[in-house]
Amino acid sequence: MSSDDPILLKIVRKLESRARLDPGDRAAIMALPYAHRTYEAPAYVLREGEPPRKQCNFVLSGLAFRQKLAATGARQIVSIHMAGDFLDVQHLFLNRADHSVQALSRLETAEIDRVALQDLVLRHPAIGRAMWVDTLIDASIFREWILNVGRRDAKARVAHLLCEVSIRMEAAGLTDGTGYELPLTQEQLGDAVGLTSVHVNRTLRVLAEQGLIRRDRRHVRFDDLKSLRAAADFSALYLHLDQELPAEG
Amino acid sequence: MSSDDPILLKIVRKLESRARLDPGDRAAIMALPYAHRTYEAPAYVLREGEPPRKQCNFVLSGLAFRQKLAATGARQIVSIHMAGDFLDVQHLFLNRADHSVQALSRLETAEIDRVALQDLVLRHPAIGRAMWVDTLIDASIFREWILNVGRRDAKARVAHLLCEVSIRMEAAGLTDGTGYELPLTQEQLGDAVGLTSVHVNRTLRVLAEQGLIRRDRRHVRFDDLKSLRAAADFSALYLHLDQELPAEG
DNA sequence: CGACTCGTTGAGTGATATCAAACCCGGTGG
DNA sequence: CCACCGGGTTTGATATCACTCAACGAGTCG
Repeated sequence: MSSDDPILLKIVRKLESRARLDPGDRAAIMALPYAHRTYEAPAYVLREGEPPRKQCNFVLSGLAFRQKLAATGARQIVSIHMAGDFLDVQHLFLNRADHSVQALSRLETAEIDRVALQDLVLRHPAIGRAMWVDTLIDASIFREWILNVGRRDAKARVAHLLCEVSIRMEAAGLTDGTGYELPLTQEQLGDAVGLTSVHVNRTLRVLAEQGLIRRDRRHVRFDDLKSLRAAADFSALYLHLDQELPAEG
Repeated sequence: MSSDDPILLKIVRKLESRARLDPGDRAAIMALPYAHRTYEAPAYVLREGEPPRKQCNFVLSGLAFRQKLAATGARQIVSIHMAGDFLDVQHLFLNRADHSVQALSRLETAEIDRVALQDLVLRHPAIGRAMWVDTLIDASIFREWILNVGRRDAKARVAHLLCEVSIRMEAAGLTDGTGYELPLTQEQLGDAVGLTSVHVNRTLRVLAEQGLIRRDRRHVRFDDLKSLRAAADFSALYLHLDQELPAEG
């Protein structure tokens, strides 16, 4: 927690990508107490129905996802998260979790006291603005997923998910640009796009046959993002990447 | 804009249902300049791709909806809004609209300057918290819609939408409790739940045959909300109605 | 080696879409 | 008053996309 703690610096950098901070804001963040925490693969970060935990997680590495269950037992993954995401903002001011959050791979986070984070956000307008932007982008992604699941066919759906994850990882500086590995099982992929794992399998085959992706058992790669985007009906508008430019108001 | 302006009082009451306000907060809201505005039925409040307008709308009466378009031209409605909702918070801190907002029926709003609203939210922690709660509930509803469209069959989907709208209207004090009229065409209903209008029609018939709803041409009513909820796999958890109780942290 | 998870493939089914026509009703204009 | 129109609803016939069920294969871990 020294003034150049690298983990807190990550948080500062993340928020600075969302809004302009002044030295006081930065100092407030750098003064935040936190703990390092690791979750192994299917561990729950938060369970639907529970009250939110006293600690909020900022992802340092690894992947996580949010999910909800239908009465039939069917699962729907509603978002995927990566380094630089705050996992608990969605419940920062709510009394009960409406969905679960789980680690997708080994997940490392910085745990920050919930009340301290609430105070930080409410007391520092610039930090508040940054967190607002982040949350509003999350909401925008939820909306796009409604469209994806509601109105696109299987091929476009899974292509869309591939595009989104890859572009977000790119924007978060998590890829080397040479391609990327999809860390989801086909079942999870299906749960994210509202399809069966069987149908996901067939859909991936079609995408591969059309040269839009390359596959090697567990791994999905692609270099021709442009074609994939076309097949996916993908427009990056909803990710609000332009937000990194200074906002005038 | 006098200190007992009834419209600003509505905003105060709305926010007070989300978080405790002190007299200073209330005064800040009551000092807000605003204009009264009316939109006729299919008018756009905001268009996808545009920068957000300089004014934000607080709904006084009528209904509105958010929608997105797929490349095929298919439309997806991603939420429905009613009196007491802020239509533009979803873009309050973003530079470009990722979806359109349209009036569903005659819509009356109070227009508030965007920057003034941003300031209000960032400078007054309690108001900020209230608005956060509101926005987080919106996000929770988006998530539930992903589940609805992704993992429920036609019958449950439309039943779920009926439940949600009716319960939200009830919670907003907009119904007399004797039932309620669905103000959507079957096509709009389909666009909201990811179905064809034809299939919505057949689904409504099934719901009626099973005694879950009653229909009279344009109007859908039901008195047995309990059975409908069961058919809809509906749990109100995601609406976070408990938020109205004092939150401890 | 056995057990397990994940991926792959085939055959058959089912839910929902598509296409097309009729209908109903409120509104409008002659 | 009637004729017509137009949006929305209803219905039928058919097509198709995605699901289900079931088996098998391939890699992994103990």
